[in-house]
Amino acid sequence: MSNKPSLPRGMRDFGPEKMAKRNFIFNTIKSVFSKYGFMQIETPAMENLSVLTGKYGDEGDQLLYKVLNSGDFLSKSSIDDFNSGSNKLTQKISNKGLKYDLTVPFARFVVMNRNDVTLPFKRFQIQPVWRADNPQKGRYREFYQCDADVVGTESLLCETEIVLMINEVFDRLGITEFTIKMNSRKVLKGIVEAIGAGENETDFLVAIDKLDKIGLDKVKEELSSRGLDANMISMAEDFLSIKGTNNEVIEALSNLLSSSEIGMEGISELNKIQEFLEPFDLRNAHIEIDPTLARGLSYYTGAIFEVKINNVKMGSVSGGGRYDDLTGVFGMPDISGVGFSFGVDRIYDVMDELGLFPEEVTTTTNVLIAHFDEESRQYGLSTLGKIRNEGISCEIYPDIAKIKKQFNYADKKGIPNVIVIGSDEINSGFLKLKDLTTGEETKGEIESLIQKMLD
RNA sequence: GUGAUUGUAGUUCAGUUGGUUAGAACGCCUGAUUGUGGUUCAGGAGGUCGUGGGUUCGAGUCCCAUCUUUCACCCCA
Repeated sequence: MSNKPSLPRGMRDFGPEKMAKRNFIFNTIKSVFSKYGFMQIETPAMENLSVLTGKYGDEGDQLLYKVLNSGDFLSKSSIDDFNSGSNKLTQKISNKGLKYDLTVPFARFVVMNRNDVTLPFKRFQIQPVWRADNPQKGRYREFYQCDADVVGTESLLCETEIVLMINEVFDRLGITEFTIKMNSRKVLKGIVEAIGAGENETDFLVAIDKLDKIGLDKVKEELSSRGLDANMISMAEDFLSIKGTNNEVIEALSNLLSSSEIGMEGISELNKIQEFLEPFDLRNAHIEIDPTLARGLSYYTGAIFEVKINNVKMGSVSGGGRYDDLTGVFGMPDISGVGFSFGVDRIYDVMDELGLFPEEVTTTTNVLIAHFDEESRQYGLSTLGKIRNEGISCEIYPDIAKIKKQFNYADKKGIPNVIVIGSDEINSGFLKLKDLTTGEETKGEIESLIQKMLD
């Protein structure tokens, strides 16, 4: 009675090779975060639904994984609850869910630990999050986010540091062709004001965010189908057709937004961030101010970022922005924060596609000890200890097996060295070390073989 | 949530208008080689054709449902 096992939709295993590559990314991100003074925290997989709902918009709420209450969860609900629809019923039978991102749980953490955290608080977090989305390329139902946030300061230096960290991480991963897109919610607000589309703000943002993907004409079509009139659309076109260097873009925006206070504020912030970046040598950073960048998450209020890898069909691999009052809903108002997140799973897919993983990341054991019988295996144990004491990763074949099988194991696992121990070796104390990549054999006492491997 | 698409050996895939016992390559195991892996040669094991129903004398092949894969929309990392 053995059924073939399977995995829920959108969930994945990571074998040894994949984990080695993923750890390469995780370690890189971790070391950069630490270098910039961020401290790691973790929060649980599940949060109360009261913490999660209402923070990601209606769409986001639908993508939340909800967990059924324990025990006889139906006993506390009535047929009336059932009849009033799944929304009402859900509230009765489920009060917790899997986290949807790392930022909201972090806000909850800050509020709950407000007496212990010193502001400004810089933290990073690397954990899986879950979304009941439809899987496709670069989109999974369980995926890892690597978040770094600073809360408790409005300084634009934080935005600057984010750009620096993004730059450094991609640089160290060997990804050179990427673009950091930057905009400000304030600029977007200014644009909405300027064209008088205040009532359709969300419609407007959703439509212009697609400019890259579907082109100007389609965006205009969409704007009109979303209820904007011809006059608004022609004004919107002025904004959508802004092109050029960052300074040119800022200048064009200034001209169009001169009457909007909030718009001008956004522009001066973007300018300041640029100014802060000047002292740094950003060779690979392609920072692009893009007035059409909108981003979905509703809690952003200031600068927003998104990173795309050029020439690869893949959504954004990193994104973030400033939120002025995320902790406000948890009863701790006026704490400004800014943060961003790396999508490790997408970065992995891109690096895999572009062949950017260095060979070394998959290296395993360095030495295998092969033996012929009980006696030589026993002798091999002391050899094993000596080699490990030198910090060299080493394993001994656990079974008494044909020497051929043991070599085969080393070959399959990619172990580059094999030490063979048999009665000759035990008697003479001279062991044989074979380098499987070259086929070369060295004979010597264990100390000299260790020395050779260390060289 | 909407609309397509996919599923056959461990893996990648063949499989004719529905017809006898479902194939290949690679991988795996054993031996040639009793103290040496990768090459070569010989042999071998592996499939309830995603699952459950239906049509038919007969289904891997046709129909329905369901799960899964990939993709687009929506949204997003």
